[in-house]
Amino acid sequence: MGRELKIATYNVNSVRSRLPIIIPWLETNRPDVLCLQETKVRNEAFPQDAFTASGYKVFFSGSGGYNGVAIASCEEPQKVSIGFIDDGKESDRLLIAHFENFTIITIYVPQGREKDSPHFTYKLEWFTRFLKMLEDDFSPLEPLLVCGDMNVAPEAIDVHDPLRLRGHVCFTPEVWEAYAYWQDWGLKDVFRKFYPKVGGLYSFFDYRAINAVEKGLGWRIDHILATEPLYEKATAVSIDLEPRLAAKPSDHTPVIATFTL
DNA sequence: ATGGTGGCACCGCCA
Repeated sequence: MGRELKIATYNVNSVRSRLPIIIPWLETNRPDVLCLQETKVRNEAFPQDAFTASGYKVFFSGSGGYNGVAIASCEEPQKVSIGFIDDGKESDRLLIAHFENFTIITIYVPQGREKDSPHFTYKLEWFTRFLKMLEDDFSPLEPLLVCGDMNVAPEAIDVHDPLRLRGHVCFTPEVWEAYAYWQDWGLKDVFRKFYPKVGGLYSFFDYRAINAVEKGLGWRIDHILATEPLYEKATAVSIDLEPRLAAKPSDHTPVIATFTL
């Protein structure tokens, strides 16, 4: 048996507001790497000290207000890249950390807002651009993880009401198709290795709905994807509802995967 | 119920 690697992804909806939840969670769960999305803070104001005090290095890219991503890790990465490698754009939605035995990319895919809006077109283009980056800069044969809020529920069992929600920007054929190209390239959903054909397990519950968790009004849109060399080494996956049930919730909650390297 | 509310940066936008 090699060493265990624990990876988590969590859309926090403001890293500063969520610190009282994030830091105790980090200290209890001690993932090797935690990917954060929607940090909603510009780099100069990122609460770095809270992470270093817990024994984590933290790297972040955000311009404040919206979006923003971060990677906290026990080990120092060999290299960190911000944004799409080709032009550095979208720097508040994409962050790459290279470690000795693997590379991890955290992403916050555009939500899309409405099907007939430019935001939805932009979302589809984002999927294509990410695929191009995978093709240009990575190999499905290398150990790669892609973690984050992908704003896509891939299957009917990933939403609480597939009939009503069909056509939503996170649950619609155009997005499924764009996402399928990532799978075709070689990214596999670690969650489905352990829960094939299992529904009712979600990573997002709109906090505007009362008692959404208790009523099961969720979506599974936060994913940990792995190329084959890491997918085959995955040993467990879970969704931790505790942060979502805390008094001041984000609407997302952490997804955790473990690997034996 | 096709709404709601929280977060940030301003007096609306985004989810």
